[in-house]
Amino acid sequence: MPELPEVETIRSDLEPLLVGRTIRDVRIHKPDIVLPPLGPTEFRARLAGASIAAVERRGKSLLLRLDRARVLQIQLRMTGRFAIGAQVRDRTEYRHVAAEFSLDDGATLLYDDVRRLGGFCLLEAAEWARKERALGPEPLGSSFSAACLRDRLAGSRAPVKNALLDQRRIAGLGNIYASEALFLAGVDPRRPAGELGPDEIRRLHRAIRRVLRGALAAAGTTFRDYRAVNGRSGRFQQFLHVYWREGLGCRRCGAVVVRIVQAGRSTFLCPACQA
DNA sequence: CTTGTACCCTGACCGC
DNA sequence: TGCGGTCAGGGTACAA
Repeated sequence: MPELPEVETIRSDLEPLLVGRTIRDVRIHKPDIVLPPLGPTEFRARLAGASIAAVERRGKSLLLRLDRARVLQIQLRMTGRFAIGAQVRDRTEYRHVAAEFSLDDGATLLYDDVRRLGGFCLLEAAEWARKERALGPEPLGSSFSAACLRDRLAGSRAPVKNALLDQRRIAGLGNIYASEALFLAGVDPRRPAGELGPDEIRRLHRAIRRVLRGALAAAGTTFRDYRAVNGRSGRFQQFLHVYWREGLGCRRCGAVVVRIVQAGRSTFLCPACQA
């Protein structure tokens, strides 16, 4: 579910609450959210007593840096969300609690996930480092230049929208921001990724950074399931140009926004602005 | 190597 | 009110 701006919002919400804390216990209510290599029993045993040194993000993954060179990788996928502290008592909002962390300051951290597509993966730091190498660059990082984008898309005959969703090429874009970035860049999502010209690459590079920064400043996009910690909504939905605006007028030129399906997922575009 | 498809899971919504 | 079909900010396994 959440893309880079949403995961980053959750990260910054959690950071002050978790850094320096020790995990007393983890109760797993839905065993299928514990991902290999560990099973739920081993997962719980290894996490008890672990202290949290840092809360990080890489692509769409949330990372808890633990003591003894361990990393807890958390993928929220479509419907994962966190709640902590007093909010936790409102169980009507959290009817699908998959895991419950008790912390040394008495707080309880809930992980709720209706569809249970998300998951927790406890790894040695070295193992995580190896896994992490498969991910593309951070689009808001200093190494992500237009030349970098060009190189990441080079040789791909896939539609540029699909290439942008491929986390091995760039890490953090999802269905909303891929559509939005292509709109801002004035690029047709069906164009083969490797055939974009230098000017299109430049515009797309700027557009990706612009849309992600904007969404970050607005604490993400809530149109359905996404919530930051404790149910907080994002505000970027009011700034979307094409996503979920099928049949409405393009905010820039007035032409009708259309929806197409690429790789089984909706893409929204303005046929006039993205010719 | 790359690309497309099926699948994981539940709930909301729409048309009948 | 119920039922079936479709779709949802994701990612992986597998086939071609």
